[in-house]
Amino acid sequence: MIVWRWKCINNIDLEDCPIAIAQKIIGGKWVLRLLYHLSTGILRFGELNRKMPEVTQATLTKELRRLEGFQLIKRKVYPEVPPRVEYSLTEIGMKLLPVLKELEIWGDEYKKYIKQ
Amino acid sequence: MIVWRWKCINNIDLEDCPIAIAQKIIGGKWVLRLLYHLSTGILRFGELNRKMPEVTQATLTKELRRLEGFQLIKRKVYPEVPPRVEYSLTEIGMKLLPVLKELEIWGDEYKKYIKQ
DNA sequence: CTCCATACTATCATTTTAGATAGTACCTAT
DNA sequence: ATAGGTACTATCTAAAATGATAGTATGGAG
Repeated sequence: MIVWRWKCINNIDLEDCPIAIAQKIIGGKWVLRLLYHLSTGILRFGELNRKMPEVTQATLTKELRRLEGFQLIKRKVYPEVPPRVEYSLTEIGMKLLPVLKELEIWGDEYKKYIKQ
Repeated sequence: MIVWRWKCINNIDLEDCPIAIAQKIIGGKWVLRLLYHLSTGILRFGELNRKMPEVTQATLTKELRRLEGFQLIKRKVYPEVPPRVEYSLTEIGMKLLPVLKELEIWGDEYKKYIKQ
């Protein structure tokens, strides 16, 4: 049996706890899907929106700005008309992709487990 | 550069998408912390609550039941007085721990990245 | 009889998150 | 002059999540 050793079990300083940080960032309803769409490359706002039609423009904008604030996402504005804005992952954002991949694998296992 | 291949990018069937499933389950505000407290072993309700004093009893109960519903958590009731209820991870719940570990590592990297 | 411990449940209030809808700015093409 | 395309912003509303608080059940100890 594996004994798990964590950085901050029983630690009160949640600001500093890496797991609490991760939860705060990836807890949002759309984050994981946003990340995985962006994992395939740069996308414009409209493209993203079309890939996730259940999100409203307003919500998508807010979520993108939030993740930009956390520096997981880069936002590049082209001063053109009609406007063009491209979104992509930052370096630290990309480092979440392996975790996302594992989550996907787990999700798949979970599905099988539940179905029997 | 790694090309990421996912099960359901551009797939509309979100019910079936492992990432959408994962997001739904671990999206809750307390999930990750709950899991990692339980990763160290069986805990009683009160013990858990003492480890996470910012959660109210009501919320903790609801969250535990939700995760029990998803079968990540086992709930064992002892017919004693005063009551005793023990919580632990199920098999499929434990399979999330490696992912949690990676998230922790990422969180740590993130902290460093942000600080400079 | 009263109090204690434990793990709740029930209500109501508040906060957070997301959705619906409409409007804006700007240059280009017709 | 007008319409079109894009990425917004601004309000308002609705829904979901969480918090605060009080109450319940039970049997044993004193």
